[in-house]
Amino acid sequence: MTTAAEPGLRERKKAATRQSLHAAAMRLAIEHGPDRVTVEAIADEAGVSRRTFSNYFSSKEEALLYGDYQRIHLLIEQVRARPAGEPTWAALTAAAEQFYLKLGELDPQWVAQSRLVRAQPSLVGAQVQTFAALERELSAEIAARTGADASGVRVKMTSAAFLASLRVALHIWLDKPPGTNLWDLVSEALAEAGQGFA
Amino acid sequence: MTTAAEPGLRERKKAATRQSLHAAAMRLAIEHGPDRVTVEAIADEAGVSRRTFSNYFSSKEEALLYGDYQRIHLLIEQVRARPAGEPTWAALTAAAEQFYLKLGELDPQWVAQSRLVRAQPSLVGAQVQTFAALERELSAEIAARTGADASGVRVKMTSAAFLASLRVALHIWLDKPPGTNLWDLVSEALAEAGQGFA
DNA sequence: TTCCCATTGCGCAAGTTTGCACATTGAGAA
DNA sequence: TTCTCAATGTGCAAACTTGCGCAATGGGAA
Repeated sequence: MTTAAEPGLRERKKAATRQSLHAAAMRLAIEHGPDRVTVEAIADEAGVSRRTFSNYFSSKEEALLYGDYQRIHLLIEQVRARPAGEPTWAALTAAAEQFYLKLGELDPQWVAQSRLVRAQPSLVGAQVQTFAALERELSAEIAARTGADASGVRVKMTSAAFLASLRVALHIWLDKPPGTNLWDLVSEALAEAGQGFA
Repeated sequence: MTTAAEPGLRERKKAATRQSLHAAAMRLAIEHGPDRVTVEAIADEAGVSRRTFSNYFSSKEEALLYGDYQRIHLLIEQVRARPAGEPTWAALTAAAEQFYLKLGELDPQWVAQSRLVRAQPSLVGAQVQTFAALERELSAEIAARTGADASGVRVKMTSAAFLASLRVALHIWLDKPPGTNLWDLVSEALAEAGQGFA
């Protein structure tokens, strides 16, 4: 099993269904409010059964945050594109900068809408889960870059600190008035972690 | 509303019910295996209705991990006992050391049992939630110590990094053979975060 | 091409969570 | 002491999650 080769019809259909469910969830959340969405409504909107929804996402929260998951996942993959000799933290920071600056160019209206959805209190729990799920993957990526053991304290702490920076910055950002620059906050958080807390 | 004054009968009864539910959950988990426990069984064992269980815990996982929650919560409260002039990270590290060394004196059989329960894969998600819930409280504590804004990047990152250290160390510890010293791992993780990742 | 089987979608049932309405009970006011 | 009210425990119903088994289908072997 290769890590990322040709998609194959099967995989593509699966990805399409997942994406379709996520899109349906966002659409309904924006239209009726994040907590007035039922799994049934999402499944109907996407044209699948309730059971199938649960085959893809374990909750509506997860479906809503799938966009965030994809984005951070993409960021982690971009770490691989950094020069091999670059120190780990520098590579992570550089990838994040490149990533968030590009994010700033998005449609402001979409940002505003997704802000409203993501600021929903019922979603913060799932947010944490999302970031935690990515910690394993980032650890693997860092281990691959450095040749270190992926389950060692150093690698896991680096991974946790990096994702904690993104998470903390995101939560603060969601509390700030619209228009606040997310990258500034991420940058500040990364600087704190880079410098150390002692 | 004082932070921690006299309990009052009402509060004490509530705390007793919560503790009783947690104890019942642990008892059943140890006896029948962590994933063969139903909410109904826990509620019965504790002598309350299923509905009441849900008033205290949002899932059986949460009930099982309530012990961990209490312990870390206690650790956070001990931070308040550190000298006022002590730098934040030093205070956190010292409180953690004092705490985990005392933990080492526990009944080895109990440690072994709770290890088995807590190593359950279905619990890692709830573990993450538990630590996330404590992040707010720790932020408040740190803010109170330093006079800084509890929602600022510096405070929130310190809080996140400290709890991430405990969490990462705990997860690595659960994967290691029994008898491994938890404090060694926590100490190493705290040192990494203290020193910084840049 | 044809066949095989692993994957996927789904219905169903059991278990779990959550909002609502009502009864009970302590803590504080009168 | 007695009264009042907000907090708490409960039953009930609706919504959500999850394991199991079956049918359909696409990818790869023969």
